[in-house]
Amino acid sequence: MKTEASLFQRRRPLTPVELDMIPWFKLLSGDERDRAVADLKISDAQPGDYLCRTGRPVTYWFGVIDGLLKMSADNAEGQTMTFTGVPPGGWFGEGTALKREVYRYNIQALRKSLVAGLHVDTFHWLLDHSIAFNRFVMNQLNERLGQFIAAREIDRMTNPNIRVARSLAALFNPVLYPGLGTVLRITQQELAYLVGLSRQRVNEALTTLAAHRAIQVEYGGLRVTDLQALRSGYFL
DNA sequence: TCATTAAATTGTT
DNA sequence: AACAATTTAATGA
Repeated sequence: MKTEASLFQRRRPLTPVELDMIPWFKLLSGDERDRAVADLKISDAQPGDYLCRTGRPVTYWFGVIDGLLKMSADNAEGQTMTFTGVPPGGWFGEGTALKREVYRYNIQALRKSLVAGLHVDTFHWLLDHSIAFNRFVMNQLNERLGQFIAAREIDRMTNPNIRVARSLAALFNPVLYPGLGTVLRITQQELAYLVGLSRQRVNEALTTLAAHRAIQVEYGGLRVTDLQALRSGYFL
């Protein structure tokens, strides 16, 4: 199994299309971009691969170019709690990278994904040189805090329909995942892993949500038509 | 480019 | 957990 240490041994330059998937890149000035591009590494992650584990030291700030990751932590009772999924355009680990601490959660690939990494040193260099980058990271931290709180609520909910709805709404957070439009490529199996329900139950929930015109289910993905309804879930 | 086949995903029991 | 139906991806002419 791949771990963080081996993840970026094979590096290659990012294509312009891939750079386009990095929301903070366009905020940088010319020389800052050069520095970022020089350090950015990219790698494939297979389903089940861990990008980082609780307790490991931080060496990279991670971002998803393509694919889907799961962020989770093991609580005291030994049970796994899923915080959120990380769709393309999502970056994470800034909290721990800032303090140069160890990871407080696990990040696992739900499907074959393309992951980018920025070394912590470069991360700090950007913080020291770019106001826009600072603003981005600050926003990121703030939104993530909101997500963690929301994740606790979601975890306590018993109604599966609402769990699925809220989890989906979290995935469509426009601040954390700006690259994401109205369509999300996620199979019902992947969503099931994410929310911790059976695929059947997720399928049923999606059908219900679709009946209320909050989403449209498509083959291998879905389209959000009413994000507000998903968040509130008043109709369930 | 099209037709055929394999693989993945969905909907249902 | 298992099934059939459907959709997509891959293959090769």
